[in-house]
Order: sequence, then C-alpha cells, then structure tokens
Amino acid sequence: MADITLTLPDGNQRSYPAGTTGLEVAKDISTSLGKKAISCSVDDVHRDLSRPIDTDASFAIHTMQDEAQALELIRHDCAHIMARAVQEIWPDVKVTIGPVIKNGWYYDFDREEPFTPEDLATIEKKMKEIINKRDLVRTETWDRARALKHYEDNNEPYKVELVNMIPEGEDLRMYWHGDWQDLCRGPHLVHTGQVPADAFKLMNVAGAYWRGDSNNAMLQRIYGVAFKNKEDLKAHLHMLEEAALRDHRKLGREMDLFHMQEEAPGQVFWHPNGWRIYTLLQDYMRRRQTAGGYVEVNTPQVVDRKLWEASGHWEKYQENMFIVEVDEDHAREKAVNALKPMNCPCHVQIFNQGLKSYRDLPLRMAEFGSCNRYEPSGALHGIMRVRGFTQDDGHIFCREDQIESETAVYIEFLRDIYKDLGFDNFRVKFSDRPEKRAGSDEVWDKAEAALLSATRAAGIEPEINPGEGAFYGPKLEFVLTDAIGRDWQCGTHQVDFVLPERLDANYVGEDGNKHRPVMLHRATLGSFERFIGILIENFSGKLPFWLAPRQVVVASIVTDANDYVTETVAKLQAAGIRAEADVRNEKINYKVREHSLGKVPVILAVGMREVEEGTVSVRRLGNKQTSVQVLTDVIAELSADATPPDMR
RNA sequence: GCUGCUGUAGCUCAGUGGUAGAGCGCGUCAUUGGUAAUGACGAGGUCGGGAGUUCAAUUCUCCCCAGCAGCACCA
Repeated sequence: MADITLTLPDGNQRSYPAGTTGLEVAKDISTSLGKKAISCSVDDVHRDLSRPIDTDASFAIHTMQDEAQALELIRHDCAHIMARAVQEIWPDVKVTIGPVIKNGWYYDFDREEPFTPEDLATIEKKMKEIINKRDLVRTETWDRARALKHYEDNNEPYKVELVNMIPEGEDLRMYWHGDWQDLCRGPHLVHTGQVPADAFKLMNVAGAYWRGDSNNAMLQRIYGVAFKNKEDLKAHLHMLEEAALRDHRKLGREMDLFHMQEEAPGQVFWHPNGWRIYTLLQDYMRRRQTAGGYVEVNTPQVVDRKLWEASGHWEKYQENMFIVEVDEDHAREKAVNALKPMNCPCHVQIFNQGLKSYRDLPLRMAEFGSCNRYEPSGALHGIMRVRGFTQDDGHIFCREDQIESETAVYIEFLRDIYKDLGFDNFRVKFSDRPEKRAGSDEVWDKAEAALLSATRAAGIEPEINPGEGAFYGPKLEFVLTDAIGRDWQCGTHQVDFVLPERLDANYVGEDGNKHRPVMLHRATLGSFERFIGILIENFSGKLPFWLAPRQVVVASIVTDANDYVTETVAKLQAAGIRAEADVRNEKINYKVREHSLGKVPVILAVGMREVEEGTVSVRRLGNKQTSVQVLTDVIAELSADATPPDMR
C-alpha cells in the first residue's frame, strides 16, 4: 500500500501506510499522546481517531487541552450516552436526534409518559454508570438499505425517516457506545470514560416538535450542559444563578418599575419609576430622530379593516390582530376595525396626502407608534415580548437608488444610539429572499445587494439568515442578548417594494411622471418595552445616571438633620436632579440597604456633622466607601452625569 | 398555539380532606442610631376562576385563566 504524508502543526512531516488511523499516529508520536488523544483534525476536518487516513493531509491530534474540540466531543458523547441511558431504562422510548448546542446538548425522545425531574436524576445516574464502563466508541459505514432494515427491525421510525432524508450516495456512519448504536456524523471520543463524569448536568425537559415543525408530533427534549471539568460546570451554574438575579421581571418588581396582571396579559402597567425610564428614553430618541432628519407624526389606533385589506394584513396577519367590532346602538356605522399591529400603512396614508415630488425624497417619517398584536400565549415573556407596545418606528420613503445610502446613514444612526445606551457590540443578521415573496428577482437582487453593501461599508459582516426575509423585501436585524443569553431582535431595517404598490404611493419624478417610492421600515430600539427590558438586564438594574429613575436619595441619620435634608433635596431638584428625601425614623444602615437594593445610584447621608459643616456624605451604588463633600461640588458632578449623552 | 410544570398575605415561600402559617413588607409605639435589616405590638388571605366527588375541598377530579421553561410563531 502506498505511503501517505501527514503534516503536523509544527511543520514536521511523517509518513505512514495509507489507511493508518489517527490513534495509530498518536501512539507512534508518543505513548502518552496515544493515551491523551481524543480526536484529530485531518485537513482541518474534525474526525474520529479510529478513522483511517487515506491521503496526504495536514494533521493534528486533539487532547482535552484543545477546548473547542474537547467540548464538542464531550457534549456530543453526552448526547449519545444520555440516549443510551434512556433506552436502557425505558427500552420502548424512540430516539431521534441530539445535537450539541451552546454549553451542552439536547436529545429528543418520543415517549408516552412525560419525563419527571426524578427521571432526570435516574438518567444522570445511569449516564455515570455508562461513563465508568469506559466502553469503546466504535464506528462503521453502512449502506442505506442496511441502515433502513436495521431501524425498521428495531422499530425506530424517526431514524428511518432520518436515513431517508440523507442524500443518495452519502455515507451513513454508525456509532456504537458499547452495545448502543446511533446514526451520526461524528466525530466522537475514543471511549465513554473520556467524558468527565462530574462535569455534566441534565437541566430540564421541554416539548419540541419533530423536525421543528408544529404540524409534527411533539417530542420530549432533555437539555444537558457539559464542560471539561467540575469547576467549569460549577462556574456555569453559578453564572445562571447570577443571571436570574438580573431578570428584568424580578428587577422590575424590586425597583418598582412596572407590573403585569391577568386581566391584561402581555401588557404593561408602568409605575412611576419605570415610566420615568420610558419617557427619558423617548425624549432621547425624539432628539436623535429630529437631529437625524426625521419628521414625527402620530396615527390612529383603531383603523377600519378596509385599510388592512388594502395593505394585505387582513389576509396575512389577521390572526395576530386585535379585532374591534363596534356593534352598539351608538355606533354611527357597524364597522369592523382592528387595533393597528404596525404603523406602516398609516404612514403611507400621510405620505399619500398631497402630491409628493422627487425633491421630497428621501422622506424620513417617524412615530412612537403604539401597536397591539395578538401574540401566541406561549410567546409572551415579561416586557420583552408583549401584546401592546410602542415602537420607535420610522419609514423612509425613497427612490430605489437611495436604498444603499439611506441604509448606510441608518446603520450609523443606530450604531451611535446603541453606543450611547451601553451597547458597543451587537449582532447584525441579514435575512434574504424567502421562497414565497413578492417582486421580481431583479428587484430582490438590487435590494439585497444594497443592504449588504451598506452593511459591509459600515464595517459589519452580518450573519446570514437564508430565506428569512419578509415577503416584501430583505431585512437587517439588530440583535441584543438578555441576561441568560437569549437573543432578542431590537433594531430592524427592511426594504419594502410591496406596500407602496398596494397602497398606491407615488411621487412625481424629474421627468414629470409618477413613480413608485421604496419604503424602508426601520426601528432602532424596536420597542420601548423590549429595549427597556434589555437595558435593565444589561445593567443589572444599575442604569446609567441619566436614565436612572431615582437618581439621589438624601437620607437623614438623625431627626435633627431632617430640615437640612429637605433643603438639600430642594437644591438638587433645582439643579434638575431627581432627588428625594428619606427622613423616616429608621437607622442609616436600614436606609442604605433599602435604597441600594432599589438601585438608587447615589445616597447622600446627612447627620449633625454634615449639618454643621454644610456638607453631605456621598455613597455611590456598588461602592462601600463614602466621601464627605460640599453640596455644590456634588451637584456639579451629578449634573454632568445627569446630562443625556447626546447633549454633552 | 403545543409539551411539561406552577398558582396560598404586597413579596418570597411552608402546609393540610375538618374554612390557614412563617419571614420580609405595611401600620402603631418605643428607640436618634454614622453607611446593606433596632425592638415590641398590630392589621392583612373567597388558598387563580368555575364545576364535580364528598357529611365536609385551599387540599382529590375535570374545565378555564394566568405565569414559568422549551418548541413553534415574531408578516
């Protein structure tokens, strides 16, 4: 047999007979490497050590020190080991798929009985037994017929379906963890004992549709997390506990920002503190939009179905709309209306008033538009996903050749705002043409190219969401992450060729003829509700001073200082600082604790010493040290911090 | 919407087939305390809603509502 040459990471080359396995190479390099090896990369493809190598290639051995490969294998083997454990305990359970995900893996099972938390403990125990058996992981390549027969004989209908989905001519790799077998692309560890038995944990069970389609059966998905060692697992679990403390729903209560109740699911009762944040953010956005060349408008909440029929929403979006049927005696006409789920059709109505000229374009129209959408009950989530919300919405009416420049301007606009609000990093997703769409391919080509090129010109390489665009045009999504790493789309920028057509928007061009404008739908925060939720979690409630609903509490240490407290508060307020007095008959420790928990950024404590000296004792949130300062200095400092970033 | 879980005082939670309990918070009184909980006393609940089983239901069963986790959805 011919020899092959493997080039190692350090540049050294070694020759072996073709068909040598990675494990053999590892052992040949050194006995200890042979023991430590977990997998290899052949021409940068991550592969099993047991797989023969047939051609010249670059070659690297991986050990547990190679974080990326080690974690992938640990998690992937955990998935298989868990599936084996489940079938050993409940042989009737049908297996499906179990991929590696962030921090761990999941595996979907079909079982009549739901898995209970006690079951998870049982499965975990069984997994540890399997790991301790140190069973070899074996692999074979099968042809399709053999795989189908095997799964039919074993009554594994989901696996049969999976085999049938794999394109003809592709190898079917079968893996055995001991006697337990699964169809899998691999790669895997050498034996089950390489999985650290104390570094994984089964987290929870939840339903998930087979192949992600809600028309299919619902399976039971078990999630697990796994790491290289016990310490990493512990750190991860600790991080989750910390994240739970930042949950906006918890902080919203503790900081007295808002509440929600059964009578209005998915809608927010904003308390004074929360509404303070909301209005500050709105004031800020209004200034930014004005500076950005937008005109602000406001449009109706309740709109006749005729407009929704014309816009296409009645047909495509009706099940998500709150329908308002006025059928009382007092109604002038028996009309069917809908609460607006979005503002775009209303903005076109404003655009359509009077004749527009090409000189009016681009026309940037903004509205803090309150929308209501009947979101599926299971989608609701705190103030992040609600049924009633207000978008910082805007529509740019422009010519086709202005899409790119308007997009570029918008990305800078958004980036600057995100930076002001504490988000220097955010993700951008680009969604291109879906299968069902309006408009010609030629127009889509242009729109996609314009969005992409403007995004790249801004130095952003977007993640591509193939086929996820709206039916009317491609879109950019600006994504922020919550406390536990869930993604939320906040900003959006979408090209729309359809709505101007449907609602017959037009302008007079240089040539004196009517032309169709393009609409760019854009929202920067997305909605105030969601963005405030993200802000709260991002800052753990400790909002920047200018956005903090309660900025300063002046607390008396003794009753004799109460008058001085009142005077101090008045001076702070005169300087435009949100200050309040705490002259309750409580110890200073108590007051400090309470306002610290309430995330008040600055506590000014005053006792008789301060009264006599005309000073205040300043304590900043999260800082145990205090400093005694004269009030005018404090006011000067705080006034600077209280100034919104765009006004500094 | 789907699968599973949960719903007891303002909050966090305990508990029981014989109509309920703690801590915090709230109120009153005492206390004037120097930077994350001063003490005593007191008020506060149709045990998510409805129906059923039962002599008796907050507890068991069913339906509904809401919330939580995940899935699907987010034009």
